[in-house]
Amino acid sequence: VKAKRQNFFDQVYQVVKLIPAGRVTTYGAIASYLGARGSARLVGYAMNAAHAYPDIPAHRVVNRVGLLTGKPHFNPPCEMIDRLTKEGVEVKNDIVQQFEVRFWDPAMGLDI
DNA sequence: TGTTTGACCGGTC
DNA sequence: CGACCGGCCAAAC
Repeated sequence: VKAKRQNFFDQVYQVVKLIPAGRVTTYGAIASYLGARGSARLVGYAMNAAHAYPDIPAHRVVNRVGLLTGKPHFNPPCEMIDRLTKEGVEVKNDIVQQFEVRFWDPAMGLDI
């Protein structure tokens, strides 16, 4: 808790790792879950650095509208869509379809 | 040490 | 409904 700032990136990574396959969450939701509401940008910033960690499913993190804002940051940009599609998440025009259904709130845990 | 920048969000118009 | 504006906080320069 005290070293929250130091571990902020790790905190984000931990949450992202918890995202179930076939589900997506938002930067804001993660930030809010970490008690840093309004600091969604930091989550995105953390994700940018997350490239060094292969175990982090960054493709399951999108913005609030379900838009794949992080797409250009992927190795081949299509990698993000590819992975999501393989997990059963329908993506069209860089936007997650049925986003409300696919959305997974960290605070909600492993709900259906 | 101060400034700039970002894989964003919420409220307003 | 879509477009716009201000704010948020850490890292990089």
